[in-house]
Amino acid sequence: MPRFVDAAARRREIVEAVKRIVAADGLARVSLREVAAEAGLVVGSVRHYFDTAEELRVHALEAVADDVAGRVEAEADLVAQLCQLLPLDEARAVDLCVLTAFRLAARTDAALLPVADAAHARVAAVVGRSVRAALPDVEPHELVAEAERLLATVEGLALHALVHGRWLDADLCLAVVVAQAATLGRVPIS
Amino acid sequence: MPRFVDAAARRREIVEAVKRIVAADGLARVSLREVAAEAGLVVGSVRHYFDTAEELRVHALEAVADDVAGRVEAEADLVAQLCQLLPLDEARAVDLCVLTAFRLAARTDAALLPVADAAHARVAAVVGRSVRAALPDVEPHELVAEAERLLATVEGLALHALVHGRWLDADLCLAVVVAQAATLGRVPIS
DNA sequence: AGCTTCGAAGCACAGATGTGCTGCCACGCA
DNA sequence: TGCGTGGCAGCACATCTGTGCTTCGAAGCT
Repeated sequence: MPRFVDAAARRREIVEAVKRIVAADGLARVSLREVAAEAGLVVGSVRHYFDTAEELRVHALEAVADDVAGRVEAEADLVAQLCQLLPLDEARAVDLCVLTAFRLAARTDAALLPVADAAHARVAAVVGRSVRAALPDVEPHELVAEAERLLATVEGLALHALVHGRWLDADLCLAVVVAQAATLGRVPIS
Repeated sequence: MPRFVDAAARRREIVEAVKRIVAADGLARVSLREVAAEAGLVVGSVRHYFDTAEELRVHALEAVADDVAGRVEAEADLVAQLCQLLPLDEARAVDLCVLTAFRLAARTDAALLPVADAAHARVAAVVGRSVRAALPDVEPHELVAEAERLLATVEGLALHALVHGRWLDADLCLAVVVAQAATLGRVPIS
């Protein structure tokens, strides 16, 4: 091997550039040229690590999804897990905003969909385990509904905070999540 | 006036073409040429009604947002209002999917943002009134949190149903919304 | 009939994008 | 010392996009 270069680190740098672009200007601006410029490289160099533009997008989604899912899995408390899905600080805001953009794109992009589904499954599994621990005797059907009720609330909150951020500060986010978690098992599922 | 043409109807047809494209292939495919082809017209004709591409996008968002907000405002019952924000049938699925795509795009598109904000405000006002009716004596701060708790849940549900549709059928959506509505006022807001 | 006016259609051009391909250059082994 | 291989840079081309501008056609009023 000739010159020694940490390829994995380079790929991470490029993914970081993608994240900055999505956070600032949206997925539409993620082109090879924009990404290369943001990463301080040229198109040819980016393509040396990601053969096609689609490969770059898929890898970027995998990277953020893994970051977010990892943070959720690292928490033991249910509320703490859910808080990892809220844009309560700058890092989470960027990751969640990128993840949300990619997830919506996955609806119409066959290459992105399995990655988005897998990430969602990881998070849902963690939340499902916490709900099971909180409600040991609940039926499976009700467990799914209760987990979905929590997850949907948190992701709806995140969406609101990202799009209409001025009307939804971190305190309100937290209050809503705590209140929502307190309703666990308080209501029968039809 | 020479030839008689219903300009408003033509604009509606073009917006319908935009909706079909967004629902099928995402916002990225909404270009003048694609929209014209989908509407059975040519670029020049579409531009006769919408001078620029941005104007077309803004008007399409206005139209969908107005449809959805109108449907919510037409319902008297809180649960019925919330159900208008779920993709429980094909028409609502298309509208909500288009609306969600535009709302996320509004985060980084200054022309779209005020329209998205206004639509959100209309829906939030309706839900807020219903929450006020259900909890007449609650404090304003708690009312906002409770309304947001409901709205976030419903929009999170809608997002899940749109992206990961196979894991979330209409019955589960409905069950979650009913259960969520039943938690209104059952928990103190910190 | 003739003219005006609007709806529709179609160029043409500049800019951006993905991708195939070639050139360059430094390093480390022979 | 020579040289080949991996990392990097860039060109070239076809495609797609938005938009300015022109052209055509048909209807209705005078």
